[in-house]
Amino acid sequence: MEPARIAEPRPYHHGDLRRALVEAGRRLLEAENGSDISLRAVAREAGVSPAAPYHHFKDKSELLDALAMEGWDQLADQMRADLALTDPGQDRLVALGIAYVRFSRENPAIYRVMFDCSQNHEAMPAKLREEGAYRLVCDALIESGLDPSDEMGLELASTAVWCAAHGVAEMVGFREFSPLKAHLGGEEAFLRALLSRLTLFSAERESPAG
Amino acid sequence: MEPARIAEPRPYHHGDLRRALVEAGRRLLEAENGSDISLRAVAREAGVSPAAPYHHFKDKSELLDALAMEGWDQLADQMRADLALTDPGQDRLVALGIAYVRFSRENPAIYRVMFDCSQNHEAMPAKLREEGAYRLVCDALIESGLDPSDEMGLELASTAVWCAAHGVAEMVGFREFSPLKAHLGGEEAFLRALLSRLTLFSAERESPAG
DNA sequence: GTGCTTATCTGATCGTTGTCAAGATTGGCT
DNA sequence: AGCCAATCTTGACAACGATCAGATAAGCAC
Repeated sequence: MEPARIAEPRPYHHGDLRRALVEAGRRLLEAENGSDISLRAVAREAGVSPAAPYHHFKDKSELLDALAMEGWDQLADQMRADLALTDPGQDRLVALGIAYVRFSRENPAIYRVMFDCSQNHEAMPAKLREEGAYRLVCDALIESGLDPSDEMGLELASTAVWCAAHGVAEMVGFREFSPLKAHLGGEEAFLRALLSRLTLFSAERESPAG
Repeated sequence: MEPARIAEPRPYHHGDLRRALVEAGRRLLEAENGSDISLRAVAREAGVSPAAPYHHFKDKSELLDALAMEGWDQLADQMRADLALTDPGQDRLVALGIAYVRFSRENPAIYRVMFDCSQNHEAMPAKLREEGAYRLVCDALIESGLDPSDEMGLELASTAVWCAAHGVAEMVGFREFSPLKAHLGGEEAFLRALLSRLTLFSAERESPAG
């Protein structure tokens, strides 16, 4: 009920409103559960008039795009960090999947923004493809034995892995699987069982449909 | 710009407005691409005032629930039909997956409503579980060699399959995979390759994490 | 410093949405 | 016939995304 958070009376010109809006958006996304963030609420949170964001973003969806980009960065960071903690013997692909799903569970709202955003733009952001989570998956696939020169094989495998991770993220994020989880020994084991079942790739497997 | 579709001037009391609203909603979902159907638009399409739906549905989301239920029925029907056309030698699990993904591509808006709806209600609708698509998947898993008495194994496997199908549905529904599709010989082969990679279940496989 | 240009922010406004309360209309029961 | 409860309409409210004219300030020429 308080009028947002305008502690110090800003000067008329906000130093870097674009940045402030993105941060306000992130704050709201973390607070809300529904991910249906309102542009006006973001402006309010940043202590600025409802029309101000339109000088930094063409659209509401452009603000969401910016938030999504931050999300992809954060996801890649977390995946890298989790990968660094993985024992050499363990399946690195599964570790990546777990990190992915965990991110989606801990940041459900921003995850949905990320995915919805990538639905609007038909192509995957180049950055994501070259140095983001996608690249990590490809590397792990090569490490697990896939032929690095077989572009199509890699593309198919990475797509499959990504589909699996996204499917698990969306299905597990909300559904009740209590008995199954208990039987497997908890959340982590549940995810591990799911993901290892879904990422059984053998390099010598033929890919074209038969 | 025409005032909806009120061909014959309805009597004040609409015979079965609830049914009419659901059908209007379906019509709009098929026409729109975004699935962000508006309750007012549904009422308009049904030729009725914006507040009329509130006598049949508590909420907008309750109308969407009804639409989702219809969607689940339609999906199960299509999966059954596709299964009937599958050769005995072919992988029935993959056939089900293809039917699932195809449904999501041909009815993207209603598919999203179905999934969003099931996100709100934590539990899977009992009907879906007992006689719907979920049951078909379980049957196919048993047919492919899973132990029918191993409830947890079945639950895990069916969950994995569902995750895979949903992941493929959402990833493939919009993204550009042209070179990969061309290399594999078209859309159907692409889906088949993806799904058969993701549904490699062997009955003798241990399920707990290790 | 003064004056001009340009980027930024405000305020008001439009059309739309979900939702509700109050009143009109009607089918069914007595 | 007369009433009741269900149904539909009207009118309203707050909140939303978006746009526009105008206020404000920063940067730069001189």
